[in-house]
Amino acid sequence: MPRADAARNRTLVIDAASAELAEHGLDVSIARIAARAGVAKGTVFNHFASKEELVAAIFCEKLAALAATGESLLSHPDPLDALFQFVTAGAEFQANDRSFCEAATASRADPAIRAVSDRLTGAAEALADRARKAGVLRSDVTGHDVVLLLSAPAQAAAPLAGARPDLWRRYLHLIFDGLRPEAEHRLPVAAPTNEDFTTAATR
Amino acid sequence: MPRADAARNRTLVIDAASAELAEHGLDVSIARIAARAGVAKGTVFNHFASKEELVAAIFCEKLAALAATGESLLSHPDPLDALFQFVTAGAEFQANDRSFCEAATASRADPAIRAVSDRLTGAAEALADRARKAGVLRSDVTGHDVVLLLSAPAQAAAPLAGARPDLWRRYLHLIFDGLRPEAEHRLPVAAPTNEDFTTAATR
DNA sequence: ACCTGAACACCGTTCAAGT
DNA sequence: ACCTGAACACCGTTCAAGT
Repeated sequence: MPRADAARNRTLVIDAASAELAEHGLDVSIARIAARAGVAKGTVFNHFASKEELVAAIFCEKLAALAATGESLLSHPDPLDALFQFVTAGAEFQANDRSFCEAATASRADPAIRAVSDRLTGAAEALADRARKAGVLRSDVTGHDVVLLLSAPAQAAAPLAGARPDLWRRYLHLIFDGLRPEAEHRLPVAAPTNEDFTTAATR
Repeated sequence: MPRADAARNRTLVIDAASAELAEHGLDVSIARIAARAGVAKGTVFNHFASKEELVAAIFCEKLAALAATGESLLSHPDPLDALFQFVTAGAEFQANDRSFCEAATASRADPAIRAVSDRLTGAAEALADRARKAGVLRSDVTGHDVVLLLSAPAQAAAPLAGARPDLWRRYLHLIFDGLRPEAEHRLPVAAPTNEDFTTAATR
């Protein structure tokens, strides 16, 4: 049973860190986060063992929100539009959060992230299946592919993020066009498997 | 006229930094680079005003090599294959260099980088023009688009870089398929212009 | 049980002292 | 003219002292 002020401080730290990470990326200092939260630096480490763990917890929260979006889109009537809305939500998330992309590359070790990541992949797989069966998605693209490609539009548009804040939409469309059945050409490398993620995590 | 040992130290630092950056990304310490080069930490700052400037110089060198590859591919007989070899070279560069992707997002300010970046875009534009006229590239994709998309495959494959070092090729093919004429659908946002890069640099 | 701020080892950067 | 290493302000992290 946590103390009342401890619970309050925890959410204060999470909220402050979430905002600072989105604005300034992974490089924000703990001092800055603590100041924004109105607590001492040491308090942050009382709730999270390291900066990495704090970042992971926030990344996890944001991933869960995206997974929920994907799951709710499964009841959307149009399979193509459902898949497109899902990738739009994912790409937008990354375009608006400077730390999201960086955190996605790192922190594959945390089991909580693995769990929510599996949920996200499950939703993507289901959306991809529906689209494939409706004949609007090429046959060789998997849920893992869709999830991994979510980082691409924001990354491509990143150098111009200041001047053209909506440029990521251009690259999302361009990449999405490559997933259509009429764009299909043989791929030289197999899709990633669950085992690939496991071995990538344990090294 | 630089002193002999100074010229030698400069290349020692550049070579050491180039290798360390490729292996460990932007986070490598100057101490580590200096140790690998066999010089004192202070010597690094004698040749480069800051870590940022050192990174920019190395990024510039690598960009120039890629631009040269693009220019030489202009004499390749097959327009489609020339463009594909160019994007493969660019994507491979990033897949094998942990700092390349990160540096591409930052350091738009350096005028030397602007110059070589223009060269790279010029080569991409010429390759894209040829492919478009040959009817193997969709009509609405520009040289700027091609260059910005070079970061995408390595970024998408990054979480599995340890387990699947060649996965970036899958996403390169997938993205390239979106550039084919038969994949073309209307894009919601205009292509970037030279002015966009200028305004992005000066803020 | 949790908060706090001083302390530690590290980082990028500066600079006086050497040659 | 350039190299060097000690010094500085900062960072993430630890922990004794408080409540």
